[in-house]
Amino acid sequence: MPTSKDVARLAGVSQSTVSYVMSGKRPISEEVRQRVQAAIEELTYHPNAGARALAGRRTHVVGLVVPFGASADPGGLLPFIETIASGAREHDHDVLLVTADEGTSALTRLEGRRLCDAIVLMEVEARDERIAVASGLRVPVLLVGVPEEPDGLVCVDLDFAAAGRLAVEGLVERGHRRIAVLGYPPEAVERDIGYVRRFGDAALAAASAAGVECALLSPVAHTAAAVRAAVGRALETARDGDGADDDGLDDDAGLGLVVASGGAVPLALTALAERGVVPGRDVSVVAMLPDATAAATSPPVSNVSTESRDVSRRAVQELFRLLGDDPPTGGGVHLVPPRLTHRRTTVAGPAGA
Amino acid sequence: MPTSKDVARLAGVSQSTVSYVMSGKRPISEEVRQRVQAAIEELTYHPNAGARALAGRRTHVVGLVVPFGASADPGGLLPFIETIASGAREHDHDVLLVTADEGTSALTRLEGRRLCDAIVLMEVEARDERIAVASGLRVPVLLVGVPEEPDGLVCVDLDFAAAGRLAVEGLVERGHRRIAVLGYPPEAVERDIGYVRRFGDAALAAASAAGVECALLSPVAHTAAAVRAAVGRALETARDGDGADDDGLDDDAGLGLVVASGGAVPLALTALAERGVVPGRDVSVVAMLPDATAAATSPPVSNVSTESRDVSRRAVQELFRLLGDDPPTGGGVHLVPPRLTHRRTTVAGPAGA
DNA sequence: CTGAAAGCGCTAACAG
DNA sequence: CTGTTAGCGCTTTCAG
Repeated sequence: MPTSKDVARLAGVSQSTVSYVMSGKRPISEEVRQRVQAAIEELTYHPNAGARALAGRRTHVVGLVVPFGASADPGGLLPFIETIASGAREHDHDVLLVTADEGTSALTRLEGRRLCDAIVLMEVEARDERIAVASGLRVPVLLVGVPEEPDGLVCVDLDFAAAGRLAVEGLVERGHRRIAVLGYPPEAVERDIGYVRRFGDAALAAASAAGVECALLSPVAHTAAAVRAAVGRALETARDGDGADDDGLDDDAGLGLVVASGGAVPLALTALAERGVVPGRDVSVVAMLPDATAAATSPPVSNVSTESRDVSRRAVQELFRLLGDDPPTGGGVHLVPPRLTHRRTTVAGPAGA
Repeated sequence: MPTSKDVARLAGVSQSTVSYVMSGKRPISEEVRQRVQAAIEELTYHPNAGARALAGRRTHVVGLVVPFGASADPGGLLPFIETIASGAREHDHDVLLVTADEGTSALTRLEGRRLCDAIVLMEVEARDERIAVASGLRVPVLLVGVPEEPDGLVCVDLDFAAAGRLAVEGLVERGHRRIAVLGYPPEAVERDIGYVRRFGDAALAAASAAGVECALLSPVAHTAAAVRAAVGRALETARDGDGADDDGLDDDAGLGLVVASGGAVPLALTALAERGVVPGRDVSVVAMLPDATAAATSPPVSNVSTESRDVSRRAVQELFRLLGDDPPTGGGVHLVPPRLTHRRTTVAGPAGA
């Protein structure tokens, strides 16, 4: 197994020159560079990562703390990890995977053992005991999710407030005057994940700003029974309102249903079907889902995108800004905007328009 | 940031003693051990991973090559990664995640840079160009999946042949004389993943051994149309056979349908429902699915388990045998046995029994 | 533009 | 049972 010394000998240069050729940290004459490169190829030289880390005090590794087992949305995890991993590779870094069940000790271990140059902490909750530890570390930490107290850390997340707003406004535009939001499952609500509140609050605020009624049904477990019950309540609420319509106009496009938790979508569609209610005709349904998933439901459901790839790409970007030359002073919250796409489950437009 | 030298000074011992206390590689008097431990705690000392790797020629890291994007069964990936990660931690190892799209260069890089002590290669295909490279490495490689030429490498996989057999035998026991196997999607077939063939062959062999007819419908894309067509053909095949029943007895329990690819199960159940065919009464359905998933379909589908956790636990076990003291000589194929669980979708038993 | 040399922090002989 | 010492392979001053 060749070392940089072997490369140096073969190229007829010093070991430090080899190092500088690889790092580009000082000017090298074209001729020498070529000789060194040739020697590297010939020996298929790879720098020893341990030695590099020891001498250079950079591991070229990022630690990724993944919420295995406890994830509210396991579907989004894989694309996320994938994107981080390939993003890291583009910057000549590798990814060390750590499971969240190690708790805060994972963080101190990653830092203490100098296992990585930076840490990405996934699925951060509103009040997360790891934040305090994380903000005391010397290695930069990037949070995916926005806690109540970011504590000077950099956060990246989908803009759930914008998502809630977008969903409601999209329905209002299509003429809905009564909106119901099917909330998150009890697990998510109890764990107090930040976006649960942000989504709901923004949806209510948007409705109130538009002067329409909005019922937030939450929590709703991801079981057929719970979703069926919630859908039933939502439909009744909407019907109750009809008679009291004060302008007497028939401008009500029916219930506008927002499904906040992607996992509940198939159940919600089934529940509507059971009652003979047709999305896109009798009611509108807008769900939080990745575009690909939304396009694949039957019928394709209108969705506010939760592209975990968008978020993770942004995370990679911020991550390597943290590892770059100019140190971004304090923390910062970076929210990735969602998009609303109308598919088959929204009605065409205001009846009175 | 304290080093082992600091610990040594504080404990009033030599640096090597600190090292030996941590590794347990030589006897230490109880008194000294205590002093050292105390110093370690007090300083919250963590050994520098790079230095340790450099001096000790063990990184305490295992490389995991994950088939992101191309996985035939994304659902099984996460539990697998999770199990490997926590298994590794139990042995004081960490996991470095590498995406398969790096191809063989990932392997040479992991080895060349001395990034890990062993490599786990997931979702190995029947003829996989990485095998040749892997078997030439100095770091031990564990394959998940069984290639045609294991080339002296250790492999761990679900026993797909046993699974195929189990599914067919389970149906035969319940009285089915006509069996159809809904095969894998074209992607899986084309990529020539080993288990596709092993499952199908074993199913056919078991049927032939039991003297029952068996049609292998493959490939079947995971689209409503393709599955519907395949189900239709399966049902017709079964019906054709009825008239030719040579013993004249009405001992035919109807079609026994094996769904080889878990992803097709909902589509298959829907296709049956469309034709008014009731699983568990008119036909039996046995699918390859994790138990949890099978229990959650409606109705709960009888299944041959594909517990990726079982496989990955076995993988961890073999992995650390490779890293242990006694070097398991050559390669070896380790097959994890599946289990058959009858749920709602199999008929009660032979009509004639 | 290039070399020489001093460590980075740890492990593992070797010596008692 | 414990201490001394020589590297592991690289990066990075300091010289030229």
